[in-house]
Amino acid sequence: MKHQHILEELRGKGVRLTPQRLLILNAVAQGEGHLGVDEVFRQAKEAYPYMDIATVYRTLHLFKKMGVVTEVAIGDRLHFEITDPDGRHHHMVCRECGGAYNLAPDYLVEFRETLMREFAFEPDLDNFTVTGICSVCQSKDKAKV
Amino acid sequence: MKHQHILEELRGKGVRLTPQRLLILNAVAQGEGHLGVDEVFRQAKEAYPYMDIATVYRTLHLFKKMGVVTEVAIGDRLHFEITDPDGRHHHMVCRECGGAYNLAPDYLVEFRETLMREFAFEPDLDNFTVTGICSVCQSKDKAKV
DNA sequence: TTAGTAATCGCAAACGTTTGCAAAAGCTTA
DNA sequence: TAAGCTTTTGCAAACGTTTGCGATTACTAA
Repeated sequence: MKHQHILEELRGKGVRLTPQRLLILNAVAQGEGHLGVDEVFRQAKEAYPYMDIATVYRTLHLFKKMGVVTEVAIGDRLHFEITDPDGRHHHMVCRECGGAYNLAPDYLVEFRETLMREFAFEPDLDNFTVTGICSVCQSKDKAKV
Repeated sequence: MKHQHILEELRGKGVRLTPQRLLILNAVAQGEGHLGVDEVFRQAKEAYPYMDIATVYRTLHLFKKMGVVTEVAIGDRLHFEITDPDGRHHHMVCRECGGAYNLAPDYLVEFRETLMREFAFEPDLDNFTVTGICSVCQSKDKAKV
């Protein structure tokens, strides 16, 4: 496990490191990109059969609050990924195929500045998702017509 | 009821106008801005006690697909409002107080163009919501420190 | 190493939302 | 107006997620 620094960080913040939490962290870290809660649950339960889904949700929300993990809403299900260490990124989620693409933060800087300037509204850009139609599904849709 | 044109539109699209649907439309139209599903349900049930919550959800989704109504996610509950007839607007939702502010579409034009140009990603900007902290709650937070 | 305390767990029940199904109602045609 | 077809309804059960609670566990300090 190469997330030693995450564990240190959590311990430093007074978070208790239970076996369940370690398993859940591992499951998220193992996955490429974001994992659905059910995936995390499945993997963690494989290693420890008493694992409860409520523990998975509570732990993921805790990790999110600690900044260790980032939440991505895909469709209307929650997904989680290890927080991007070198600069956060955002997501574009295709409403047709459910695919999620990363979006570099630069693309939002301007939008954020506008909202701040015009409305004094500070947008949450740690957890930003636009839904839409990705280029692949656009071509498919055209082909159908 | 001054939504005669909406009814015509729905009938024209082959949507059956049942008493339940009329009640639900009325409830949404009555409200100032967006209403929670529970509010719509409560109002509709008052007029017709057999009203079922499933019917409310199904009808609101139907109206949404027909463009009559717009969905706004406040926190993690669904809200609905009559679709803005003169140009759509978007929403900024405060994660602290739950307040929702309207956002004119102009503010998103540029963002949309960028996504199209760079990624050929067509964002859904009919139903766009940014969460964040509104100016009122920002001042409150500052006062606390 | 153990005892004490606070946080965490597993379970069960609840939340808001969606779905399957048989009964009822809306629209069409004759 | 009545018959027939299709859509919609109400109910009940299921979904994914959250919460309350008593039992268990991680950490702290002696």
